[in-house]
Amino acid sequence: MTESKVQQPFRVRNFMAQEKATAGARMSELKLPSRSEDFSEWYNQLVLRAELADYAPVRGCMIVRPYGWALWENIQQALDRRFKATGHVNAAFPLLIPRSFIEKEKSHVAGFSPELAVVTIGGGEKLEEPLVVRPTSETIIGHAYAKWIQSYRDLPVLINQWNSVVRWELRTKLFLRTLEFFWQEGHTAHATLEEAEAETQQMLGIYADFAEKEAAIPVIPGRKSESERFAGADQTYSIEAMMGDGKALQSGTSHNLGQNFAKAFEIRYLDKNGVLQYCWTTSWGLSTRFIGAIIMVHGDDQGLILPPRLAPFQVVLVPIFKNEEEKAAVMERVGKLRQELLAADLRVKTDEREGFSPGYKFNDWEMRGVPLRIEIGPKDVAKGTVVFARRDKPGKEGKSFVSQQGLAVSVAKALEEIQAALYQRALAFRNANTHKPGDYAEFKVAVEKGFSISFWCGNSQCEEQIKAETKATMRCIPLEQSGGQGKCICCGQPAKEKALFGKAY
RNA sequence: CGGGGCGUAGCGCAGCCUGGUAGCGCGCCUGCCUUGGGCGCAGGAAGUCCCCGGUUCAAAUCCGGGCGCCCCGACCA
Repeated sequence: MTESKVQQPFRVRNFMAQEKATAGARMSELKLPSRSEDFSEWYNQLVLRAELADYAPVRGCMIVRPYGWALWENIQQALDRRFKATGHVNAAFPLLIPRSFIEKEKSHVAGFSPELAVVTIGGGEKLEEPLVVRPTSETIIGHAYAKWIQSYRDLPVLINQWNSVVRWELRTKLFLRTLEFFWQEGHTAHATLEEAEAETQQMLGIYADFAEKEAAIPVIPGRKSESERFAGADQTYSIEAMMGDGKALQSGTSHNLGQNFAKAFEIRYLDKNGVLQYCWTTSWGLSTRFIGAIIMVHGDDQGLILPPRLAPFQVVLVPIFKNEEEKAAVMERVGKLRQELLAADLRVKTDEREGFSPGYKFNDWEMRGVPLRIEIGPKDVAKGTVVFARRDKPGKEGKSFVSQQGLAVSVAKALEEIQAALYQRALAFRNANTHKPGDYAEFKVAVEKGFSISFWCGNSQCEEQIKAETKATMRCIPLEQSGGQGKCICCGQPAKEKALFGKAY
């Protein structure tokens, strides 16, 4: 058996190896590169060291480790709740799609064919018709909807599926862009354009609500330009978030597919007047890329910082003791407090590992982003207190003595404060790095390290020019407009809408 | 696809120029000792030196070919 060479799970740079000889150098190896010094490397090492994910033997593929998957499960629950509350149901459609399906919708095939993985052999035999590994499921679902929908009474159809898809990307990065990624894709069919448009916007709103309330990430919902539109959509909407380096990340999308797929797959219904009509369809998705957003929005130089509402562990209990006698007393108290917290539906982890110093554990859980750490030593047992250490406030500033009385209430309160503080910090950062340039020169400065909001004439030539000259792209036309009229930031022609520009992942 | 870098223990690397016993740090295992911000000591396990071929008495090292990974660019949800 030949062992395939895998990318290095732990790449500590050469320049660090040089410091190794000196006494203090070991610390620098344990630390992440700082965000300001090398944001990209900070991200790579954080993902590995927080044990969210690891590289797979195939280029561009990712192993989601249990801690990362637990985070994803919490994301799934928060979204699934919202989908169900708006009348959607889950189902599962196949991984393999006949290649001819992809080819039925003109712009869909044009958009996706360069990045398809195709199966040509099955059971040792060359296949009559190659099968593509789904890059998204509009086609195979469209085929099913054509069979299921006959009458206006069958509408709307509101189905979602949780799955993974494959797109053969050239340049990959853990969570942000991998060959295979996990997501949910919702697919709906409606009787009218208006209903389809309402659905598209409703789901965009759900993504925005999820991002802000659960992940503490402020987002800008908006409409995509023609060039950034999904292959096969009449209209694409997205939520855009600002990462810690000032770049934009599209964090969820919602598409109004018009009648494009309905016509390609003959999805039709008989209306009340007995007239055969094509359906109006939508699709919307949010992927594990969102985990990348959480990392890049909230993380600091110590590691990950998870929003309490999504964190796999909201609280970690770290016992501290010197000898067996102290250990017995401390562990007994830790066990009791743990039960109290569990009874209050808090997600709690007790770090019982032997042979690791408390200091090591502090750093370890900070790397993993647990929002609240509770330290309990012999002094606390004696005094009836514990030490809270808030992850969002490093060092002594985030530490406080808290009574063991009513601990579950104090913890819940602290978690809410952390959740709110993370959102406020992210919002303040985005505001500080979002500018409203008065001319093109100011625009260029603004998109160097953040967002620009300015009038845009709607002409794709300006979009192209801006991209060529600044590397910034139009992220979206925000739904929320201040109104009025102005001049295009690029060409100076009259413009009615303001657009969001920034460098993007 | 173009340019650059790299493949040696689980990880980070040295050794290669000048061919001859495969090494260091971290991690891992055992024991002792420690524990309120990344403890310490002692012992131990662990290698297809990416693959194939060539040169040579002898190849991690020299030569030829292949494969893979990373970074930058191009392309792109």
